Amino acid sequence: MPPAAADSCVLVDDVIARLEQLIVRGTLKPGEKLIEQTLSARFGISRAPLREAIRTLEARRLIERKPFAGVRVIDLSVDEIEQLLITREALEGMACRQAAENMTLRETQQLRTSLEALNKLVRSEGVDAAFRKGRDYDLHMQIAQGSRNRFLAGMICRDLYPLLGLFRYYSAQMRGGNLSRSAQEHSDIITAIERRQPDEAEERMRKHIANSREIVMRHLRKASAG
Amino acid sequence: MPPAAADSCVLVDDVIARLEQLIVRGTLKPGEKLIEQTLSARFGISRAPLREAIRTLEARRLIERKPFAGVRVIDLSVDEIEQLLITREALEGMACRQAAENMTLRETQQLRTSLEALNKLVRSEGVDAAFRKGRDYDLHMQIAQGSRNRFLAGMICRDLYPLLGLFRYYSAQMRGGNLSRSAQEHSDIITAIERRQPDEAEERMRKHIANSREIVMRHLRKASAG
DNA sequence: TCGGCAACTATTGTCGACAATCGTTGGCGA
DNA sequence: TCGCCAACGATTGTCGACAATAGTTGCCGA
Repeated sequence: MPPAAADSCVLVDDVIARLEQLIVRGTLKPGEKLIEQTLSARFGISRAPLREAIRTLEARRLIERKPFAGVRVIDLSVDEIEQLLITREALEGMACRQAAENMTLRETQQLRTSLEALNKLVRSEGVDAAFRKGRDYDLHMQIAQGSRNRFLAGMICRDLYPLLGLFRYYSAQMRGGNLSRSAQEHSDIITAIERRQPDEAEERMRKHIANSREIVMRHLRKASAG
Repeated sequence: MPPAAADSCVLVDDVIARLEQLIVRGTLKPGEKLIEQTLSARFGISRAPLREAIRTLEARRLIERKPFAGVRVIDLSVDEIEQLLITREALEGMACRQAAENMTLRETQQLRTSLEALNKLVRSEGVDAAFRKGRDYDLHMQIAQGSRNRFLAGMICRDLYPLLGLFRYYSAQMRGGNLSRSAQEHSDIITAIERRQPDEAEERMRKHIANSREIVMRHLRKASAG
């Protein structure tokens, strides 16, 4: 299996990326056991670098290990998904605050562009397609980067978002949640950033994420109960 | 070097712990290069498990890697320390909110006990000793755990605190910052948790961390300028 | 027929050796 | 004397094989 991620002339950290893709895309399902020999054969590499990749993803919480009993893709309970989204609120709220302080004019203009693209995509192909393509994440990711805080941005983009992408697998489709409200919230967040209002920016981002969480949890709780 | 962490009958993840100790305690200094052969010899193990440990600590941001050029202990700039402390504010603020919602009576009582122990230690041996022994962290750690949020608690205890411990190495001694105010802030935080007031709990924790950050940054900026 | 024990298999954990790459040091020429 | 190039050494990246452990399957006895 040579292609996928063309030859990165140097290193096999792309095994990390490939493995992450396999997990986030749902090819390897939550709770599924990862067998080193199978995977290393699949990637065409030895077990040593694969094990390093697994350790990395384990530290990022995508994988759980039981000593001598193997590693499994993390399997989130409904409560754990809620915990994750609460953590998201804290991190992205602060990132948005710092984005209001540190983003350049050019970057805020890019935010508007991304929002327009997102809204257009939602209108043309529906919210599911937009969600699935992760265009929503683009916007949030730009804000995270705009914080100019490498730790915050790293925790959001590298640690949190893959997990969120994984949970997307759980909630299959979740059409829902006041479409236009979400669009309005996005716009209001950007406005606060444009105007360099850190307090408003953080508060609005937190509200936005909390609202979205409410909707998601209502769906999940219903689904798991029914 | 056999002892240190007695034979954990099963696994060599304790290499992770030992390596982390070496870094946090300052035996391996910020920016110092880690040579695999040297370290593996030091631990009495092969390079394979050591490399897995390094990958783990790299994911936790204690170590930075340049392909084919080796790995180094992270070397934080003053600005990066500030970023770290801002991230801390976000995470511990939310953890404190959730602690106010989810801690048991018994746990809140334990908080008071820990605070008493901390204050007594500060009075008897001084703030430096207390700081160095990490008794302050105990309190914050209990609150993080009290959030009942495995992601939040993990990010605080496993990812953030080792980095904070590392930066302690930078700021050598930082006597300072209104001693009694800090004690009062701690007490107020616990009161909010006891009374199950999430909003107050989060706000007070954030203020507490922001205050402490102000003091730290003032010292660091002065030190790096002078 | 069922429960418990024992050998077996599959898988993980560890090791030493080999290949690939980077930085350096010495030599050569201008 | 200075700058460039090449060979060397040191270090990282990768591999295949061996050791240790958990789960399973089949046998034996009650």
